[in-house]
Amino acid sequence: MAHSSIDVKVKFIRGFADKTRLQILDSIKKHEKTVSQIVEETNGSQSNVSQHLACLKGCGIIISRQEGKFMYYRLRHNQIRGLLDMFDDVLSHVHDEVTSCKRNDQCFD
Amino acid sequence: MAHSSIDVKVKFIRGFADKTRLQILDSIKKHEKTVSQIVEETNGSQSNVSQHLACLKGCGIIISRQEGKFMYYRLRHNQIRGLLDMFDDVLSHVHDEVTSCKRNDQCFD
DNA sequence: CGAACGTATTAGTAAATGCTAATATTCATG
DNA sequence: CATGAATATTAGCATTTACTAATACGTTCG
Repeated sequence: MAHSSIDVKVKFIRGFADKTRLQILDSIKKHEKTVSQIVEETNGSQSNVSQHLACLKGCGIIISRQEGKFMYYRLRHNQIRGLLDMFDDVLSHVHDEVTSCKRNDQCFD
Repeated sequence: MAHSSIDVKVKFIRGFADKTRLQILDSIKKHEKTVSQIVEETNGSQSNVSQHLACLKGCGIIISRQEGKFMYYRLRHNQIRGLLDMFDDVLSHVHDEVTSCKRNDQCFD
């Protein structure tokens, strides 16, 4: 409901905060793919992938285009690619710290 | 348990995917703060802020240093600041799209 | 048209997440 | 060493989230 700037930011970032969605993004990072291609590459279920695609789209991370009965999905623009690259970049510096989180509740271990 | 590269990535990104945590990060973005300062600035509860700080720390996003009975928290390094800036940057291009997400289930509306 | 294919949506459920309230810990100081 | 201040931890609960299975929708083509 409330769409303050920070709420939008949270929503946007959450788009990336899921394993399946990251796999999807990885799959379409280089070039657009159809749903079935993504399903195959990520070894996911059609339904699940479709839902995550809708989510990513709603978060402004990807866009789609229809061609006959196929739907092609791709990153919304190059900045998104840049963001994905930056994640990897920063992670290469923090990896160990993230891995060795002590608390086993909270903190999504 | 499993700490494959992508799991670590998800965990790391989730660190940013929460309103309270983003507020905390914003609060300490410029310089380190004590827990009570953060609590005050974010209008959160002590317990809640403390838990989120632990989460952020476990995600490798912030670090802490003790000084007497105070705990100072700050961003782990400048790359994190860069990432935060990049979020804002990309968002300025996608804001409308994110705001107008059609689906009201899933997709964290 | 109707069957087949590709995709989207819905409902239901189990698990993860974030919050509050209460309690514990740690340090400084009288 | 007892008290208070700053922070951390725990337990319990309500909500959110991601998944599966089933079903609906839209397009192509015989």
